[in-house]
Amino acid sequence: MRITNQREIILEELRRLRTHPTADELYEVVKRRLPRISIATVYRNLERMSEAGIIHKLENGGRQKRFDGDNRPHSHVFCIRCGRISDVRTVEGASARDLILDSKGFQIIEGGLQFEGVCPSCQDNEKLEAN
Amino acid sequence: MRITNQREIILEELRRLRTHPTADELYEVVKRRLPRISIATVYRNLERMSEAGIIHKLENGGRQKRFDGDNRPHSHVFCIRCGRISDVRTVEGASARDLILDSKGFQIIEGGLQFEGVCPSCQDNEKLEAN
DNA sequence: TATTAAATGATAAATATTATTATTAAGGAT
DNA sequence: ATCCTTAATAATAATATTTATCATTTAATA
Repeated sequence: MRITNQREIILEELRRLRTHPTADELYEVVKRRLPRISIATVYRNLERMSEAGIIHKLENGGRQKRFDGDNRPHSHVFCIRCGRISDVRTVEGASARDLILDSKGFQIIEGGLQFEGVCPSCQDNEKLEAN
Repeated sequence: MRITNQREIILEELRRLRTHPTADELYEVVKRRLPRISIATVYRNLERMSEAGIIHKLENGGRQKRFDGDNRPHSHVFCIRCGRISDVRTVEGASARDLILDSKGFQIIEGGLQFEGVCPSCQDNEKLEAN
């Protein structure tokens, strides 16, 4: 991935913000440094960088996607009312209860595990495509 | 919530399917029994029922939302390629490793905890509105 | 410096979801 | 059983977000 000015500044601003911004929130911030940048560039690069594992894309109850530039292992708590996302630090050896206590004043409604991966049928497709 | 024919059949079909369908997939199935139903009714009722906790709304990497009629405690694994979602049974005393082994042939890329709740500022708003 | 491939900016298009509104249906009151 | 009231529905317009397109620009390097 070529290092462009746009890409660097998008990443810098995303890492600086601790608010898990949406694409358009980040666009507003980046525009102060790059007034001619296009919103499409912001979307495109957030997508590319999250595919590459440089940043993370966060889902949020059907609302706008949010992005996180922090790669240290941690969990999130989602506000079901306003969509805000807050970090939950995952500490070695901490129980789920400990984590919840760390959740910065959120009134927790539910929590659980969630996995991401590649399903068997997509694994098959990828094998076929490789040949 | 009034029990309408549409609502009952949407819930019945969602519970019968084990595929975590999208709103439009479910619409196609329900339409076989109620040919005159509107897609808006399906969306509306899925939303209402998930607010009421009767069913669950699942997010999926910016794709279409999916829905789950199974209320027993369990986790999910999301296919990052095609968007399919599969259940991961959460058994009392099982470790994360055990759960991953139960994930039906998925090649797991990552997993973690996720919480939902109400953030402090929305809690304040709710207190104000109550008065 | 010239070349080439990738990235950008501007905007159109696609997609998913929500809002609107006239009509219909459910459930209780009479 | 019929009427009344309110909520739900169907149809569709509107909105919002995201992605695609394509001519132009830029970065890297030959």
